[in-house]
Amino acid sequence: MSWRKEQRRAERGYHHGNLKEALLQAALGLIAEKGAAGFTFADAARMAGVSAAAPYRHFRDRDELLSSIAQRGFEQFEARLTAAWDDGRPDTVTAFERVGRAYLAFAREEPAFYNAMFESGLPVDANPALQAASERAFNIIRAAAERLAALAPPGMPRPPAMMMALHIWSMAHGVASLFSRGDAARRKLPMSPDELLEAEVLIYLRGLGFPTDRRPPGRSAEPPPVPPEASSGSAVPPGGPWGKPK
Amino acid sequence: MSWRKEQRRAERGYHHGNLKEALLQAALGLIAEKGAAGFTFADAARMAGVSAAAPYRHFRDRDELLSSIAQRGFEQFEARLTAAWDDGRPDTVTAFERVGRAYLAFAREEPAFYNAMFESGLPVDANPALQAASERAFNIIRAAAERLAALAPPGMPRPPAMMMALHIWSMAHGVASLFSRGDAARRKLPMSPDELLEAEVLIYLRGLGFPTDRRPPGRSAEPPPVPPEASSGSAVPPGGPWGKPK
DNA sequence: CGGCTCATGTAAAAGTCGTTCACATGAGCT
DNA sequence: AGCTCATGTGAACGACTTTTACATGAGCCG
Repeated sequence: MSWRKEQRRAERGYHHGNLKEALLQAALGLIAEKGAAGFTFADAARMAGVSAAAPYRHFRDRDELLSSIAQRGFEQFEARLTAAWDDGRPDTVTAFERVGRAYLAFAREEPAFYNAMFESGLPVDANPALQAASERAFNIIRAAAERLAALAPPGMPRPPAMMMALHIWSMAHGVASLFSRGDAARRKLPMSPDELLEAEVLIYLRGLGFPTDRRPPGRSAEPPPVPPEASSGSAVPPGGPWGKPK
Repeated sequence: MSWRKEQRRAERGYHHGNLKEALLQAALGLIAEKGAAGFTFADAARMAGVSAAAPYRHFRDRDELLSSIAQRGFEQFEARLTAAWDDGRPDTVTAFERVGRAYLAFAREEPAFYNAMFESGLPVDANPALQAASERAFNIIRAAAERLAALAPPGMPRPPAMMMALHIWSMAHGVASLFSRGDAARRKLPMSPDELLEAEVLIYLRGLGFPTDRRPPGRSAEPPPVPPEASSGSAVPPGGPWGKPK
């Protein structure tokens, strides 16, 4: 059994060469499997083919590894949200919804990152770099909300963009955390998490007075801000955001 | 140092008499302090004044203790939501908002339960009793949504109650989990989590066409369902749910 | 009342982790 | 070629989880 370790060592020499990265990747895999709580420093070392003490040359302790992963996660998260937002193209509402979907997609496709970022219980404010990365990611949502708020139909009090951003974030996180991941996803739902969130956001936006009927595809750069129905009469598109009531 | 244990033993005899309960209480305290992840079976035993092996007479393993706490948490949660809902008195919307506040209050006041229930990463469907308790709690929200949906202003497609319930749950959980607990609460917000959630729910309900201006206190048993403005013109109460725009 | 029995507790031990320390190795510079 | 320092090793400590064999005594039965 122990010739295996020798084997490993022979293959790669005494020095690993890229241990830090290997540990991060190993941890990512382990967290995806067993959650941040179940993840083990020793396991990551074993997976990288080094002794249990080796990781300490690269991370102060287990928490620092976790925190590094969370930080990296926020960076990728930010990148994906930025791409989804695409600076509000082709129109603000469409882009905004795309951001919502990107949020869920990230939570679903990168469970390890999402776990480390939001469910590992590590204090965000422990590491300044982590906190900064987290804020940069949130700022994408905030910027999008800002642009959306500016489109508020005239005649309505303009909603504070910060509040909108927090609302959207809480919806996305709520859906992701309750319905979109792990065994919670096994709860039988009447619709997919993506549809659930989309409907939720649409209803919310309508509550703010935004027109939320399907936008005409094609032209319409930015403001056709107030299609007449937005401020007169019911703004409900036939069928509503939740499809046909059966 | 070890006479202490003898002392303890003298006080209570060889048999503890109520160890199971003592362990649950101890665990509750520990989880509140250090989170479900940091909580230790051995610590709970120590706190109850018994050896590390004693707990195994009452719980198969650490997870079963955690699961017991989660179950108990869902039961108390259900009780609080039921009380808050108060069968929809004095009117459905008021009661509904009270449920939202009760949700946050529970998350804030019973961090240990909330943690075990939603953030400990234990599979809900592992224990059938746990799953049942969880469903009973959710059913309160569902029943409330059902009643609310029935009040949907005529002329609007009636929203599926199940969807509404899931939406509300995701909002409440999102706010609780992101802003209302632990160090996440340290994020500087423009408003309290309670206000944040209340505004969120109000905007959402307005998006569904519900009148959300402050209801006249006093009489008005159930339906004054559609104050005229609900289906004609802007339903925005002056100031909106978020107070004065500065 | 005496004795049995079984639920409940204990101590000891094995296996895992996290973490530290003294020591080994070898990559890269001089 | 030799030095040095970053990087890896092995051993060791204490804490935790879980199992096992053994101890205690509360409650019942005759």
